[in-house]
Amino acid sequence: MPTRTEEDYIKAIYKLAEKEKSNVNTNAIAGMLNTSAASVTDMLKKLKTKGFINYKKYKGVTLTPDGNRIATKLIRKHRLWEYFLVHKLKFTWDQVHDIAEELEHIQSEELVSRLDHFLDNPKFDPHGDPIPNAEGKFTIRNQHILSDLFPGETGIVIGIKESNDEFLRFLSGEKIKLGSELTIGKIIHYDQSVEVIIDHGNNVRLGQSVVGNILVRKKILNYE
Amino acid sequence: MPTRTEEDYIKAIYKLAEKEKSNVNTNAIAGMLNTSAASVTDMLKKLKTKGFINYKKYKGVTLTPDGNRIATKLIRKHRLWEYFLVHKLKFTWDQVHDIAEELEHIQSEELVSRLDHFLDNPKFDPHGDPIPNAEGKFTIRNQHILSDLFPGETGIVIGIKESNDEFLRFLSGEKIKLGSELTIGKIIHYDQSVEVIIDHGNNVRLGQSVVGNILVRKKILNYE
DNA sequence: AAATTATTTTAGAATAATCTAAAAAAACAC
DNA sequence: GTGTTTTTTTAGATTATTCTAAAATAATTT
Repeated sequence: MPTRTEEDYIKAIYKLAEKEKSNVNTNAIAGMLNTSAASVTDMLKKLKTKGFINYKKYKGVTLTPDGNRIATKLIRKHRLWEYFLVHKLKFTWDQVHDIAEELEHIQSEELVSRLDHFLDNPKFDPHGDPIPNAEGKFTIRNQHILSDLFPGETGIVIGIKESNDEFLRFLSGEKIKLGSELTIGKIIHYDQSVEVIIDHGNNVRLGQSVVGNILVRKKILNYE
Repeated sequence: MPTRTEEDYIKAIYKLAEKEKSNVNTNAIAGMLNTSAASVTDMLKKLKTKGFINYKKYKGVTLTPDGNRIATKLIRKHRLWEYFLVHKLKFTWDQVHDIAEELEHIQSEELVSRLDHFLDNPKFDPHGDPIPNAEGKFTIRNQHILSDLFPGETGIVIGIKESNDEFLRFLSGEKIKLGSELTIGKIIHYDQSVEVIIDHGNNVRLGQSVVGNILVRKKILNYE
């Protein structure tokens, strides 16, 4: 069994490996966990001897199958708890991350299984990210970045790419939430901004950093 | 803020102080937490400097108001989570203790408040123990008239029903006071009198006008 | 390819929590 | 009230995690 701290490192490596295609490097882990590169090196040696990572000095890391299994379980727990917090306790989606970060370390397998059942086996968390099942398999769905849609097309918000509280609050202010229907209007080429009609009502202009960060499924070609 | 380990010690002290009337001693804490007496001494020093306990070398400990507040919050969280596990996730009462032991350390006040509301503000956990409210008050007290206890049961004196000087002097003479532990012995049916063992020592016979006027809370041996 | 810059690792030390064994204090027994 | 037993504390060490500063390695620039 990994310790709680080891779990944090394993999860960080998993998340970084998702983004970058090559091996995960020390500084990236240090940055994600707000710690020093020296601490990361120490921990990498430990994780290696425990068999959770493949690691060669100066060459970065990848997760072993064991490490991957642990990371996937953490992701599963994190997202199930987020689902619980939003749909049962009525938190908003920008309030739940830190709490789920603690809850994901609760150990009981039985608890996770019963929680999953209690929530009716949800497949996606409140941010639209897929919840792996007990075997670690993710459901993949018809998912597009809003900026990939053409004028006239409508997308239903299913999540965001890069989550941060500030962005979530911005969306709240614009009345954009999970399930909102966003229709692409004119694209203004000189500054790359896009007109978006929100739920067939308000028409707002959003920059690339916004439309490039919202995940939708297309309303017409919907085969979820 | 206390660390997680400090929280465990504070809760252990709270629980021991409930049972014993005098100061809590080192070995009792070590026994409850499955650790060495030396470790306990180390921690007591730390808890003292942090202001959570009153402690003098060789003299045992009591909780300060701050320490008591922390313990009560832990009890509240523990019992709310147990309620959740049994009534929502359908665990049986004997499966939930260890999981609640982990969950009680999750920090967010907002989470506790929302969980409480989600569960419809339960007043007792699945084992029948009272759940303190957000202010730390155990609103409903485990309060019985001594005459309602069965032979073999023990009650801790918390007051009397009808106060008058003569009765108070009578109790003094029998060495019965607040905090005394009274165990019911034989009930003599022909005159409705009851044998009562006082503080596990003297055995006296008391009439209905006496046992019907003393308020106790039952001493619970299998606590949580 | 040499020099510079950036990244990663090592060395040595700090903090939190724990332990065993020995010493000190308190409680008990006769 | 002196001696013995029990309880508690101290002393000294260990493990996990972290840090800063210096050294080693890799990557980049010219």
